[in-house]
Order: sequence, then C-alpha cells, then structure tokens
Amino acid sequence: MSTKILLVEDDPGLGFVIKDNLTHKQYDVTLCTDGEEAYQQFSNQSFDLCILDVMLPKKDGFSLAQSFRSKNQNIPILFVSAKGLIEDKIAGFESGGDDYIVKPFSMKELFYRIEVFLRRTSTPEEETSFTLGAYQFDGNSITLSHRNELKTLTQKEADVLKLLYNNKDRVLKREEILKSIWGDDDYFMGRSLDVFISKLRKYLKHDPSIQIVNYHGVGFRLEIN
Amino acid sequence: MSTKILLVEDDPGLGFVIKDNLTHKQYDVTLCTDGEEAYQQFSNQSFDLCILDVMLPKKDGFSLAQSFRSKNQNIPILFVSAKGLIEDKIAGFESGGDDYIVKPFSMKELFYRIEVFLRRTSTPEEETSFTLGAYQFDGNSITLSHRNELKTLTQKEADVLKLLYNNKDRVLKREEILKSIWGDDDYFMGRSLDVFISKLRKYLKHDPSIQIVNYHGVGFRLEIN
DNA sequence: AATAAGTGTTAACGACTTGTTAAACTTAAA
DNA sequence: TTTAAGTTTAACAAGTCGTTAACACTTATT
Repeated sequence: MSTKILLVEDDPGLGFVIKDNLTHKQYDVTLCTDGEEAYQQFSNQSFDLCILDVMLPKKDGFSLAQSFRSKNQNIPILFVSAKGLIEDKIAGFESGGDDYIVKPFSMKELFYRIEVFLRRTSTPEEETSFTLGAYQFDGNSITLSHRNELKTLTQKEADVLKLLYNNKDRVLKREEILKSIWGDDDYFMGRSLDVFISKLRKYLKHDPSIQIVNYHGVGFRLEIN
Repeated sequence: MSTKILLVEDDPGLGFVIKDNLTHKQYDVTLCTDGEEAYQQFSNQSFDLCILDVMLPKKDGFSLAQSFRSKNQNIPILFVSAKGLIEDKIAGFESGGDDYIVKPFSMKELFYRIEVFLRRTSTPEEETSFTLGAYQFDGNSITLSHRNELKTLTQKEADVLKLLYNNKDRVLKREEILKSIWGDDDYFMGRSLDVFISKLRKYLKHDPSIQIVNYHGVGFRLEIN
C-alpha cells in the first residue's frame, strides 16, 4: 500500500507541478485547492502526511492544521508558503506544523523533508483495531474471540475484513476490493475473493447480527445490526 | 533526567548564544567547537539530539552526521549553516540530517524545530529487566530461573527476547526485528532469527503460558496468558 | 421455461514459510 | 595455536496460504 499524501495548494500551476513530482516518486497524492475541500478529504480518508499552503480560500492552512491535529494526533504536517517572516513560521509551528518551507523551494528539498517525517512516523502500530459484534480484531494479523475460541485470520482474510469494515456504510464493488487488496494491475482475477468472503462468513457465523451481504451484480457490504 | 543536546559550532560567539538560550529552556547542552571533540563527546555520552554546524575544523558536519547515524540510527540531527544553497541542503539530508537551518536564523524557530523532533522521537522507554511467567530476566545479559536451573542467555538471544517483550502487545514483522537487532544494513539475512526463536522457545517451554507465536507471513509476537 | 450469468462452498495443488537440527564459520580468550 | 562459545548457514521435514477447479445453487434475461 502506497503512502498517501494530502496536498493543499490553491495555485493550480504549482499544485500540479508538486503533485506530478510526488506521484513520480510513487506517492499517492490527493490535491485540493481550497481549505474546505481539504477538510472533507481529510475526514474521509486516512493520509500519511499533509503538505499545506498557508493562504487558502475558505479555510487557511493554520486552522486546517489545528483541525487535523485534533483528529489525527500524529500526522506530519508540512507548511509551504510564500510568507517567510519569522512570525509566519512561528505561527506555523504553533498551529502544530512539523516543518515550514518558504516558496520558492526546490522540489528535491521537499522530497527530503517529506522523507524525514515519513521515516520518523513509520508507525509500528496499526490503527486497524476494532470491535465487531462479539468479535475483537486488532493489529495486522487479526484475532477473533468468541466464547473460548480464538481464531487467527490470515493476512488476506484480515485485509478483506478490514476493507469491508472501513466501508461498512456502503456497497463495495468487487472491482474496488480486488484493486485495493490485490493491486491495480491484475484485478481481472478469478474467484479468490468469493473464497475469502466464504471463509469470513464461516468465522463470523456465531454472531448473526454481523452479515456480509452480496448485492447481486454489484458487490459486498458488511452489515451490522 | 533532562534532554541532552550536543551542539557543535565553531564560532564561539554564536555557540555561546545558542547554548545559553537552550540552557534557559532547560536543555542540557554540551558545546563543542570542532569535529573531533564532537565525535569524542558523542562516543562517550548518549544525546537526545544534535545541532551541527556544517563547516567545522578537523571534521565537517556532514561526516559527523554520517558517523552518528551509523552509531545511533535514530538521533535527530539538525544542521545549522551559513551555506544556504540547495546543493548544501541536499548534502545535509543525504548525510542523514533531519533538518537544515540557514544562518542567520531566529532562536525561536530553532526552538520549535528542536521540539518537533523531540516530540517525534520520544520513546516509551525500554524495559531491560522483567518477569515473564516463571522466569526472571534482568540486565543486559539475562538469566532465567526455573526450579533450580539457571540459564544465562547469550547477547543476541537476550536482544531478541527483550525486543519481543517490549512489543508484546503487537506482532513484530521479521524485518523490524532484523533491522532493530542486526542493523539497518543487512537485514536481508538468512534464517538466524528463526534459529534464535527456536532456542528461546526451548528455554521457555517449561511455562506454557508464555508463547512466541508466529503469524504466518507477518512476524512474531510474545504472548502471555 | 430455457438459458446465461453470477454466487457459495469445498477440496486439492503448488509455492512459499517456518521449525528444527547439525554442521560450518567467526571471534575472543587461554 | 588451540579451544570454546556464539552466530550463521544449510538442509529437510512439516505446515500454511492463496489460488484454481469443480459443482451445486441462485438470480437475471430472453
């Protein structure tokens, strides 16, 4: 799974240049051009790092940073701004930023600064830990406790279940699941997914309030009652 | 215990100013004025953060950083230099630096940048002495008491066990263990880890409530029931 | 109703990972 | 130099996992 970066920059020219460069470095970049859009994106997805312009339409970079910090404790926030006065930098750090880069800057410097923080955040802890009915899942490999039983899921089983859980409010298309877990390339694949769904249903059968429902011809949804 | 900073700056005036300011912020600052002295200090004490001037007598900041990194992979290194060209910055990051501040700079900015990295490196402290079921481990070389037996573990056996213990709440990836114990470089290694796990299991077998569990394809976890 | 397309489940194969022992190698001390 | 302890590699048995094939069954289209 590639590293997801939220890039917020209202100058479209610069925004695209940065995005292209980062994409080229294998980062998965989401570009927003105003503060509200950025806030939306941040609420809906989980990013590994943010690059924020300071002056933005609708919601400036500093208040964005504060909202982000209150939601996600730890995410690295890099400010990028034309305002290079010391007071501006201070404001950036005080709103929770980890770095403050003054425009114009070199793309190479940006890369290195990004790497510094990704290196230092590579979190050993996965935040994928949740309760599902009678079951308790945690960590990368997931265990399930029912009565005295304890079932350890395999990696792919866990991947599928986590994905279903994280999208429990909507129907996930087969294609989406395949792309997300098996990779963008070969989601023309066979019936593996069905086999995994089948296995998961078996594990979850003791709690009838948890159901993996197939919407014929559309996809799957994890339903919790 | 207060935070220890190694400050290396050959201009005595600036060096003292920075040191005074940092001391005022309750940091425990060691000031060196040349590269060799800095290297000595680093070898003899354990610091939490380094501030390095780039141009230094005897051994420049970049090569210092490289030596430091190879000894203590994790310590934050902040460069401070009058040379502000992009090539200089790149060289700084490539030698392992976390930040590169161009002189003249504001003391306040330096404070914030220091805090950023201290915040991100604060470790939950490692336990080197602990009880594990029927066994008692302590110190660097670890002994195990069961009935009347006493088993002294070797260095690497102890390293692996300590690492497992200090992460007993999660699954440690092979790669993480190898990186942490064998070093960043050659964790492409063979099956040594498996051999050590096997030995540890043998030592621990008398207490079935202690288990080193393998999560296939993922890694290991020490489980205590 | 007949046919095609999609779905649920089981079993089995092959690729890969892991556990273990023994031998080979390395290093430091005697 | 010899010895011994510690570590790594080699080898093989055993186990695990992801995929595919197969078949019964369900749903949609004609």
